[in-house]
Amino acid sequence: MVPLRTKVNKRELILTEASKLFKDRGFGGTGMRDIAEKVGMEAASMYNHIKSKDEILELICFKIADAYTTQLSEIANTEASFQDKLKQIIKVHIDLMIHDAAAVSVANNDWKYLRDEKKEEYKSIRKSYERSFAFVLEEGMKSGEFKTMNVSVALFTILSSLRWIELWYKPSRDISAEELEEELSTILLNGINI
Amino acid sequence: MVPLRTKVNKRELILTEASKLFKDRGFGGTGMRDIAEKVGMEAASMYNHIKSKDEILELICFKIADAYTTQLSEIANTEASFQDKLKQIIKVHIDLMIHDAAAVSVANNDWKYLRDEKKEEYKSIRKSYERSFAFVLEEGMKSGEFKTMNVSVALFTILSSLRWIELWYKPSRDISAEELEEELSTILLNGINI
DNA sequence: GTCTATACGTCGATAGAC
DNA sequence: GTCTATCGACGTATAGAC
Repeated sequence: MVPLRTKVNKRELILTEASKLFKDRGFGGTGMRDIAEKVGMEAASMYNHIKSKDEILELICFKIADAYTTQLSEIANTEASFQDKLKQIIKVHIDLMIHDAAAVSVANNDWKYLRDEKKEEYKSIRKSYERSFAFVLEEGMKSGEFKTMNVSVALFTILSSLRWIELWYKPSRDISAEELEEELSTILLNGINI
Repeated sequence: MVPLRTKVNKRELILTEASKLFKDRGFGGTGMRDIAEKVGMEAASMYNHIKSKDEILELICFKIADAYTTQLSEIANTEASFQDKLKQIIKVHIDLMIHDAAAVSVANNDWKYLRDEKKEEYKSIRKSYERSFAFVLEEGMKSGEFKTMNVSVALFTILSSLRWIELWYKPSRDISAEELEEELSTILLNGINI
């Protein structure tokens, strides 16, 4: 007898369906009744599994934020070359986006709907992620692997260029995650010029 | 006596303030009363200048979409090299973003709140813009100026990498539009590797 | 744990005086 | 053209029967 199991699954089902709806219609454009319909229960019943609509958004955003920060710190602590570290970071972004596209999209676009307190926490986690990423770029420049340039410009260009996948990638695309990583690494490391 | 003049100005003031609010809090997170407060009138009074909240969003989104498509078609019709065309497109994106940051941000993020009919129209304009841009990349590859690669990947990587400026740029940043263009062109054309 | 019924606030938008 | 007052719809969330 595993009574808790059912509760966990319903809860995750709510988060999954909410992620998809938030991605398509935005947090403000999605109602509790919309989510409930997808889950297969009445809106009121969902409150047995989650505390509020705000909590749903928080769980989605921080799950993704944690995934990124955990994996980045693992990469940063290896002995690989900076170029390899960058390639691995690119791979993490692509894999997370392909594996959990809806949630990543929500974290990237709807975090501004977080309650003030949680919004500040989210921004702080993101800033810390950016600092760690910037450190890899900075050290890579010092070591001579990367061109010396404005670190912020390089950082945000890379971060931003990785975000389009969330809008574009579908399993039906005739390109694999590996090919995507390969092409993106080439563009960012060597540019599109011959 | 220029009675229409006043009306036009109030209308544009509403659009300006709405752009800023939509950018910060999202379309769904912004109320007519919020906009009215910034404009300096009651919510009801705004309906003398605009038809509805939806119309505000439409005017913002299509103003930006038109600006992009107009300028792209001018660039595409010149005789410059493909590398120069790409540099000019990058410049257009940066200039528009710096000149009209809030509206660009709204067009990029809140277009999904457009009414269905307008949303389809917006998506169609954007798709046509992407096709023209892709054509420049494709011809540049054929001519040997650019590496031969997946055109969609190159296109969206470039488009997406230009979007972070909307989140980051402030007039107080100690980097000029020209430097930004220079650095971004370098990264996208030649990569960050030495 | 799920339902029906509903409380209660906020939303966009309108009516009508001035 | 701006205001006050208010409508009606819809939002999240709760109460209480089963």
